[in-house]
Parts: sequence; structure tokens; C-alpha cells
Amino acid sequence: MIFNEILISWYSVNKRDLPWRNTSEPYYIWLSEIILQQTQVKQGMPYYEAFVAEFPSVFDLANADESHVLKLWQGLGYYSRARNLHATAKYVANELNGKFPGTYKELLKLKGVGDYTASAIASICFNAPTAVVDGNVYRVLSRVFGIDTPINTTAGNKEFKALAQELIDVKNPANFNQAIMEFGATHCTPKNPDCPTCPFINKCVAYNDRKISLYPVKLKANKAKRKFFNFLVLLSSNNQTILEQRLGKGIWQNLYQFPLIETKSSMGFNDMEALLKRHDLLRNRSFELSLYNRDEVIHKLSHQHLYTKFWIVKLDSSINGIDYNDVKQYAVPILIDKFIEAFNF
DNA sequence: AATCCGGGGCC
DNA sequence: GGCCCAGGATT
Repeated sequence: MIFNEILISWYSVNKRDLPWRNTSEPYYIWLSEIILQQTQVKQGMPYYEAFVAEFPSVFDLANADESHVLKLWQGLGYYSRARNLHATAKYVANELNGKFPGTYKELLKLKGVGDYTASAIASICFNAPTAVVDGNVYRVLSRVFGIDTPINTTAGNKEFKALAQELIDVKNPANFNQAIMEFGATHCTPKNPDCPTCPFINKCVAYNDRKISLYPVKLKANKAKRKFFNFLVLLSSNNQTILEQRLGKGIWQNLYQFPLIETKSSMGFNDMEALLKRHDLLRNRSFELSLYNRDEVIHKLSHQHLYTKFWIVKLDSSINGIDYNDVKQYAVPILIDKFIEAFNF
């Protein structure tokens, strides 16, 4: 048997029953693919269910406020996906009468849709022979064919895309694409792949060279930078606090947070108190400062490690901010959400 | 071609 | 602590 026959045969027996596999409606496939970018099925599943329930059609999503979309996306990360999701929904609903483009080339023009997602939608919804290359495909193909070109390079991207395109079953691209990803996700896993029961055991170059753990080859990522975040949790005499929206570039764009002071190193109590006496928010106000978490909360992102302190700033005066009861309505980074849940305003 | 962008899970 | 995940946009 050749590659695609072995693969699809394996898939017919081992495929999981996932909610987006019961449809080929472009809206649902697109929604699932955006959610699943750099996100495992287990993590994305509840978000998919929530979005489908809240926004059953592309028009419902298009008519929502971005704040509503971001709140539903809260905790999933890579928030540009949510902003692009909403922008594309508005474009499809308003400019295309709710009908998604039907070709790879046209799909690629949508915000938040790159080579992978355009290939996935084109194949699953429109039966186009466009091969997907995601993290699973890199792993499966690099092992089976013994390809040591680093996957996170332009050369690697081109090589694996070409190989996948060569291997795809043009009579059933939807099944082939989903099969190779499913195989990578559940069988040919990064750690402890189930080689003894693998249908490619006789063919797999990496296995037969005893080099499974060396594939795929990937150039090392840069080490995460340390940052020191100090959030100011204001408590006013009229039971209000302050949340600010993060605008501009950088992490957590358009999400809300407590007023943030970033410092070069970990801040002690006296230094923070002195700094706050000169701070715009607290000018000419008396306050009582306390540190909520003596040990820093270390929040790890891909490229940053955030050493975080939450400072409680109790005022004896009133402010024009957000009522304690409304704090949970705002989309916030999960780091902030965990504090809000624990602090219990 | 490099870098940025989350958060959870695994080892 | 390092690595991975149904990647895309920006510089």
C-alpha cells in the first residue's frame, strides 16, 4: 500500500468524533480552524462549543461587539485570532452576503487565514486538493521520510508543503488532511509515539534508524525575557476600581487590566509606595498600600516570563471607575482573571 | 528571515 | 525548565 492508503485506512478506524467533523459548512469549519491554530483539541473544544452556541451563524458573529467576542475568547490566548475572526465575520456577512469564498486563493485573503487554514477549509468544505501542513504534518512526514530539514525555516516549510501536496489523495483531500493531522495528534505524538502499533513501522525512516526522538528537526527558540509587572488594584470608598484597556501593539491587545507599572526589577514595598505618591492616578490622594501576593506570580508566555505583583491600593476617597460587581464583564488576560476570581471583590 | 503573539499540558 | 500545540501577521 502507498502512503495515503495506509493513512486513510488508519483514520477510518481511529478517528475521533469531534463536533466540527459532523459538518462541512464553511462557517463552522472556519471557526474551528481559527480556534485550533496553535491550540490542542482538548483546549479549544469548549471554546468552539461556546462560540457555536452564542453565534450560530456568521451574521450573529458579525453583529456582535468586539468586546463580546474577546470576552468569549478570554483564556484561549493569541488574541489577534479573535480580533481577526470578528473582522472576517463582518466582511463575509456584509460584503459576501454571508457566503465564504470557495477557493484556496480567495480564502487566503481573509484576515487570520494563512496557508494552513485556507488549505484546510478548501479541502474540507470544497473538496479541493490543497494539502495542509501543521505541526502534526511536520512531525509525521519528517519521521516517516527521515527529513532533517528544520521545520521552522523557509526551506523546510517549502519542502514539507511540496511533499504533503505530492502525497495527498486528490480523490479525498478532506479525509487525507484530517487523517494525517489526527495521526500526528493521537499516534505519532511528540513524546512516546506508539511505534509498535504504527501502520508505517516498516516504512518509517526515523524508527528504523532508532532516531524517532530526533525528529522533527527544529531550530531553537530564543529564551523568554523576564519582565516585572506591578498591577494596581484600586479600592475606593464608593466600591469601585480601575480597569484600563491595553491599546497599541504588544501582548493582550484590546484586553483590560488593572493599571500597570512595569519595572526593571522586582519592586519592594517602600519603593512602590514612594513611586505611587508621584503617580498620576494617586496625585493628591491618601492611600493605604498592601501587597496581595508576597511571592511573585510567574506567568509564562512563549516569549516572556512575567514576574507579577498585585498591589492593593485602598483609598478613603471616591473615584469614577468600574463597580466591583462589573469587573467580571471585561475581557482580561487569564493572569488577571485568576486574581479577580481569588480576590473576590 | 526573524520575531512576536497565550495558555495549558507534558515530561 | 524546555518543548509542543489543527499558525498568522509584522518587521
